[in-house]
Amino acid sequence: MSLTHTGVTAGPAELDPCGQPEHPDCGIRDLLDRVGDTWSVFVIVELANGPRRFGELQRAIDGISQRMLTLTVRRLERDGLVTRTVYATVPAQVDYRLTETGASLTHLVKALADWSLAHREVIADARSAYDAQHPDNVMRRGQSSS
Amino acid sequence: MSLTHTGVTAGPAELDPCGQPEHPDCGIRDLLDRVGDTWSVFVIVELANGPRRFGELQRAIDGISQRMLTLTVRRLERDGLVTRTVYATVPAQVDYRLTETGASLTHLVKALADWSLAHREVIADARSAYDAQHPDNVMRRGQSSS
DNA sequence: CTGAATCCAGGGGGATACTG
DNA sequence: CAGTATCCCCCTGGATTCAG
Repeated sequence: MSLTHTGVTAGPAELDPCGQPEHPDCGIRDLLDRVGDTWSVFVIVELANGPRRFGELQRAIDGISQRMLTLTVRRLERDGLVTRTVYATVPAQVDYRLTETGASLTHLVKALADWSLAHREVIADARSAYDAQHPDNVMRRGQSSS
Repeated sequence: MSLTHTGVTAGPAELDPCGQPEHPDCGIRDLLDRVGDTWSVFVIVELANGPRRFGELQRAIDGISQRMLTLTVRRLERDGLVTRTVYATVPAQVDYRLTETGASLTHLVKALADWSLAHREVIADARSAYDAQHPDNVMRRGQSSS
């Protein structure tokens, strides 16, 4: 139980599931990197609905470039989250689908999405409040700052 | 599911902060950004064990720079996940603690950590296998392939 | 002690053009 | 259709310095 926050009392500092770049026994960093990059989650979500071809993925995921779709899908494949199948048809055809491991990730993604939805307003409010109190602050990431 | 993309056709294709323009599931992009950045999760994990002062956080989170700790903590504060309390002591003292919202994120982080742990070997294997089959591939992060 | 400011390298990711 | 190859911008994040 490293992450349960039963009471906010300064304890023996038994946190730290792993973490810090030096701990080799972590692995969470990899997941965070994958889940944190711009497109992986969307690819996973799309594939959660069934196998998809390259073009289907690109059309489904608005805004993704060929390059990024390729890279994203390659990384997912390398991590064993997605399988890539090439059919020797004339106009080359490839489909991608989640592996079991990849599919198990969808639960996490779902949890993340649920959390986002549940807390989105609170967060938006917090941001507005913060921004109001810090008008000269330049923390708006990807947001309009006029 | 809350993450389904639905149509997403045409449109000016202007990228939103969320990556998925004109869609209500945008809130997830924020979470992914936060969870995906290098330090936020570690700060949250540390704070899950109780309030921490700036220096305590920095010492606890190995490798983080002052700058990044400041930025990370500011972002978390802006999102209402962390509260910052300044004590007017002589050698300035500040403590950070999770808000309720922030604390609720702890469960998610725990889930992510659990998943990482549970699948890390499978993933490591998948990577080895992939790298073995693609020796000329440049996906290995932090490595040169020339 | 807690930060802000500045400088700077590396990588992520977009746009575009070309190939099998 | 399914990529690959280039160019290039910008953001992340480290190091260092200055300040309250």
